[in-house]
Amino acid sequence: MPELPEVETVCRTLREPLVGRRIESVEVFWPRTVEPTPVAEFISEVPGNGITRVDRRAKLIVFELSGGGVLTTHLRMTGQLLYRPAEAVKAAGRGNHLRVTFELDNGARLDFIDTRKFGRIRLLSLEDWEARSAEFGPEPLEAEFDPETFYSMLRSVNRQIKPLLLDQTFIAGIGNIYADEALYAARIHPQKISSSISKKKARLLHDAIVDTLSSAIENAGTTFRDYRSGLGESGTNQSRLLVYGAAPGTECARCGTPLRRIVVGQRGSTICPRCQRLN
DNA sequence: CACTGAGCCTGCTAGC
DNA sequence: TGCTAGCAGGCTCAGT
Repeated sequence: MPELPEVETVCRTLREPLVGRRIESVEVFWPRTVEPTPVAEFISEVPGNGITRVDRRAKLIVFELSGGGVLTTHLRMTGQLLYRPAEAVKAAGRGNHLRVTFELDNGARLDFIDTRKFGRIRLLSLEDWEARSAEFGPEPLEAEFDPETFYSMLRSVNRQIKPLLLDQTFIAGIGNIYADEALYAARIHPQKISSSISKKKARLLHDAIVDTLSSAIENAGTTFRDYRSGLGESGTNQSRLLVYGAAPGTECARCGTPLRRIVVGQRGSTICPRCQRLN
C-alpha cells in the first residue's frame, strides 16, 4: 500500500517528465475514480491545462494546473500512476485495470491503473485544495515536526498510538507498514495510550518515524505487490522491513522472541511481544 | 471524545 | 483439482 515514501517516490519520478507538459485529452474508464466530479465535467475541464507543479502532501500526489485548478491523486491500496513515453504508449495499450488516462502534448500518456478501484483522482479549485490540505496533520519529514512538538501532540489526546499514527489529521503520510516498523524500532506497543508515552519514548518514536520514512524513500519505497514508481520500477525497501509482513514464526531481530500478529483498531499489526510491552 | 462497524473493491488463499 | 468463503486494507460516514 503506497504510503509517504512510495507516494514521494512516484512524485519525484513524475516531476521531471510532467512539469511543463500540457494535457491534451482525458479518458475515464471507471467513473467513481474521479468522484465526486461528474465524468463529463472532468473530461471538459481537464484538457488544455498545463502541468505547472507536481508535489506530495500526505499520501496525495498533487498536480497544479495552469488553469488555476488542482488534480489530486490518492493511490489507496493498489493504485499506480505511470508515465508512458510516446514510444511506449502503443505497447502499454489499455491493460486490465486502466481507470483513467491522460494524453499529453508530447505523445506520452499518464495512466492511472488501479486493480481494486479504491483510488481517487479529484479535480479541485486551489481554494478547496488549500482547505483540504489544512486538514492534514504535519508532514513528518518537515522541520516543523520536531520531538518537542510531537510530545505535546501525543499528550493532547488519549488514544491508542497506532491508530493515532494512522490518523492523517494527526500526522500525515503514515500507513500500516511504517506505523508497525516505527513502533517496533521505538519499542512501543501499538495499543499504548498516547498521553501516557514518556518524553523520552516520544523522542525515540519521533526519530524512528523520521528514520523509517527517510530510509524507505532512499530505497524507492516498499513493493509487496502493486506499488511501482511513476516510471514503473519496483522499490527495494521490502528487504529492510523488520516486522511488517513477517511470516508466522519469524523471530525478533533484536531478541529472538517469535513475532506475534495482533489486531489493533481493526488492522493487522506485527509486534515483538517482548520488546513492545503494554506496561 | 474515542472507538466500532459497514461499505467500497478484487485477487489471492485457506479450507473443503 | 475445483470451488467458495473470507481476508486484506485506506478512508469516510454513521452509530455507540
